[in-house]
Amino acid sequence: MGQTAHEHGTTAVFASVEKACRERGLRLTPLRRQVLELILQAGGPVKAYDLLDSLKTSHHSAAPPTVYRALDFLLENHFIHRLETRNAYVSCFHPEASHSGQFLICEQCDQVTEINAPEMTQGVLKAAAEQGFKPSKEVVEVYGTCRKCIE
Amino acid sequence: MGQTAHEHGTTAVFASVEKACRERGLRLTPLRRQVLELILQAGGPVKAYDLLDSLKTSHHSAAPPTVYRALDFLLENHFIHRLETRNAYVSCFHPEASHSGQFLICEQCDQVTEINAPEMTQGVLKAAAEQGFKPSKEVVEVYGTCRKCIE
DNA sequence: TTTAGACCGCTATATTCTAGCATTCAGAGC
DNA sequence: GCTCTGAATGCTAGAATATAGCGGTCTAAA
Ligand SMILES: [Zn+2]
Ligand SMILES: [Zn+2]
Ligand SMILES: [Zn+2]
Ligand SMILES: [Zn+2]
Repeated sequence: MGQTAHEHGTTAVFASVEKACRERGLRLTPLRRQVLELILQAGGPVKAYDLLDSLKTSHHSAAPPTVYRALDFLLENHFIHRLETRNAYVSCFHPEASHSGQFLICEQCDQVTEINAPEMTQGVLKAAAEQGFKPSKEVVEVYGTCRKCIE
Repeated sequence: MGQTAHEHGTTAVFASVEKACRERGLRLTPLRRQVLELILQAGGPVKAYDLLDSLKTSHHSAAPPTVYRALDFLLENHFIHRLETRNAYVSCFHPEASHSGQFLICEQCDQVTEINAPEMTQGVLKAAAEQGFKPSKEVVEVYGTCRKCIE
């Protein structure tokens, strides 16, 4: 049951993020809010410099640190994920629980789906345990062809 | 059974790569050979620009494309892997078989171990199948603490 | 109201990677 | 051997991604 934040409803995600900020005493400043909005609206992976360009239209003083600091905040608090293989950022569709993201990335249409695959996590844990390795974070990005593009 | 190319013996890896090149009609030119040597000697993840600096000492004309083209060759033919989360390159300890790499990365000592965890791959395949997604390549990089650093 | 820390504006710079074009070289066919 | 072709390399430039650092401003707590 993978889904994108877009399908999940950006308003719902937004509400969830706001709630989390209130509860954890985090400051969802206008800048951070706007960057999150832009990512949600995109409905897919967005590049930092594309965010910067968007920001600039309404925020003349925006510079790289403007965007990267907002992204850092959103990443640290697990409101978005970074796609390591693409240098891109996607919203998290269930920001309540802290987790590493697992992604299916279609090489045909570039659609990205965040999944929650416990078997995969179990496999990671088992393999790590055999090495005496204590995992703290897993990066899983699977490339291939999505259902739509197979048809 | 994780191991680094270093532990596996750089000469053995080298022999294996040379064999593969002969069989597949690939040209392991001096430049490519030297870059592979540098990666093997490093015994861990190496950055492209560190390779470039090393190359420059013996090869005055070396420039970024010099390194990146050699890396591309080694990557395409599965003689090395790229660590996506670190923009770094590591040698593959069994370059005979083509495969996506799976890595355990220690946050304390930066040691990287390539593992081969079928359960993990199975988990990926199962999760992908549920989405109707046909995987072609998986990127798995697990961060945590290695056995040595736990002690 | 003071104050410490978080946040932001701004400039500069670091880091990673690629485009493009000319030259050289290796191997295939003659 | 000679020629041709595609692969490999030399070289310059520049794109894309990310960070350092410093001073000013705002916020929330004491
Ligand atoms: Zn998520
Ligand atoms: Zn697709
Ligand atoms: Zn490998
Ligand atoms: Zn360690």
